[in-house]
Amino acid sequence: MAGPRVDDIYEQVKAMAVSFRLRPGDRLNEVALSKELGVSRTPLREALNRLVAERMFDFRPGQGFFCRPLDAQSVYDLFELRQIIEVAAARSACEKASDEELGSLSNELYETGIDITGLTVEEAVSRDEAFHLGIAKLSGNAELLETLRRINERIRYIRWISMSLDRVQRSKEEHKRVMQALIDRDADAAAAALGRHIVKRMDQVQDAVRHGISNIYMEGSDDISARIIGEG
Amino acid sequence: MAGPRVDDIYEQVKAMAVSFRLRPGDRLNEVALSKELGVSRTPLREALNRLVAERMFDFRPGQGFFCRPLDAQSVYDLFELRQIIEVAAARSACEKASDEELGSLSNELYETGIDITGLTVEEAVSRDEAFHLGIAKLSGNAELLETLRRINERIRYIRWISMSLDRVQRSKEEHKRVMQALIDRDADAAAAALGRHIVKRMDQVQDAVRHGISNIYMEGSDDISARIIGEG
DNA sequence: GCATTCAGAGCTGTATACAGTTATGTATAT
DNA sequence: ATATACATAACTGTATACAGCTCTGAATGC
Repeated sequence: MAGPRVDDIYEQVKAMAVSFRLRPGDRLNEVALSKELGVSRTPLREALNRLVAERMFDFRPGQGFFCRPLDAQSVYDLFELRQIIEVAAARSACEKASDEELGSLSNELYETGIDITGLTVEEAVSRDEAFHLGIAKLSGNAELLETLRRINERIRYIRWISMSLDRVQRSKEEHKRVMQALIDRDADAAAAALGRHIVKRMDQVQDAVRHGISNIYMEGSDDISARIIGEG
Repeated sequence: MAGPRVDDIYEQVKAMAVSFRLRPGDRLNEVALSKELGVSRTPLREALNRLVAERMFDFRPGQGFFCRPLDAQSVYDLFELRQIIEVAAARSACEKASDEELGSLSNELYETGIDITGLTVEEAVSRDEAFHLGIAKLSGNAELLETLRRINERIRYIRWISMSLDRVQRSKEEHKRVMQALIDRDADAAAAALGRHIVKRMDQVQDAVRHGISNIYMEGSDDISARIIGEG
C-alpha cells in the first residue's frame, strides 16, 4: 500500500507551514509530528530537510527545525522578487508564446475568473496564482517557473489574508489588461500592467502583514483559507 | 570533534555535484557514498534531500537519487534567469546602496580583479561570482541574493569551462563599466551594461555546454577547476 | 542469435535503538 | 523573592537492522 512516503510527508508538512498551522518561530517536535503523521522520524526529517532548502524552515544544529518566521522584510523581499520575475516572464512570453498558448490562457482566465464571489479564500488565491503561473509558463523558462512556484508557496498565507481583507476584487480587471497586452504582443504594456498590478498589492500587503502577524499567533487563525468571499 | 554532520555532508556532496565528480544522470549509490564520507546513510539522505529541493539532484521514489543532468536548455534557462535577477538587482542597488557600500565593492573589484592571469579557473570564477553577488547584496533583497547563489552553484561548472576556454578576460573591463554606472547611480546604464555583459557570455556558454557535455563524461574532466589561466 | 524468465544480489525506504546534548523544573542558598 | 546549581526528562543526531523493491545476469526456449 504505502506509496512513496517522503513526498507525501513533504507535501503535508509544507501545507501545514503554508497555512501557518505550524506557527512561525516555533520549534518543531519531531516525535509529536511523526506520530501525528503516522510515520517515523526518519522520513519526516528527510522531508524537513527539503523544506529547509526551500527556506520554509530553519535548522539549528542541536536544536532542530524551526518554522521560519515571516517578518515584514522577508515578505517585502519576496514580493519584490516575485515582481521582478513575473515582469520578465511577461516580456519573454510576448516573444515566445504561441497564439494557441495565449488563447488558452485567455480562455482559462475568462472561464474561471469572471466572478470570485462565493469562493473560499483558498480557491480565489489559487486562481490568482494560476494566472500568474500561466504567464511564467509561457516564458518557456522552466527554472523561472519553478522559482516563482517556490516564492508563491512562501507568500501564500499573506495572499490569503490580503484576499480575505479586500473583498472587492479589482484584480480581475488588471488581469484582463495584462492578458490583452500579451495577446497584442506588446511587451512594454504587459510589463507595465503586470508590474503595476503587483506593486499595487504591496501596500495592501504591508497592512496584511501587520494584521497577519498579530493574528498568526491567535487560535483559529488557521482557517483563513476557508473563509468565503462576500459580495463587493 | 563531530560538528554538525548534515551541514558538512551537504557541503561535500554539493561540491562533488558542482564539480561534476558525480556525473550527471548517474544514480547515486548511497552505501558507497556514505562509506566514502565516513557517515551512515541517514544523514547522507538528509543532505541529499536538501539538494533535491535545490534541484541539484533528482529523486525517483524506489530508485533513489540521481545527479541532475545539465542539458543545454536548463543551462540557457538558468543564465536567462540569472540575467533577469542581476539586472533587477543592479537597478535596485542604484537606489538603495549607500556610497560607502558602493565604494567598498569598487575597492574589492580593483584590488582583486585587475589581473587574473596565473589564477586557477576556480579562483577566477570565484572572483567573478563575488562581484556579481556583491551587486545582488547591495540590492538589499536577501531573497534575491539567495536565489542568485543557488543559480550560481548550478552553473558554476559551465563557468569553469567557459573560463578555461576563453583565456583573454574582457570581463574585467565590463565589470568596471557596470561599477561606474552604479557609482553614478545611473540605473539604466548599469542595467544595460550588466545585461549586455551576461548576454555576451551566453553564446560562449552554448559552445561551452557542447564542449562540456562531451567532456563531462571523460575521465579527468573533474580538474577543470584547477587549470591555470594563461596569458592573453 | 535473440528474446524471455527467473533467481539472486544489491539497493532503497523506513523503523527503531541508543548516545549525546539541550531544555526544564525543583531545590537550595543568598 | 531572586538567582543558581543540579538532577531529570525530553529531544535531537546518527547508526543499524530489516523488509520490500529493483535491477542484473544467467539460463532457457524459440
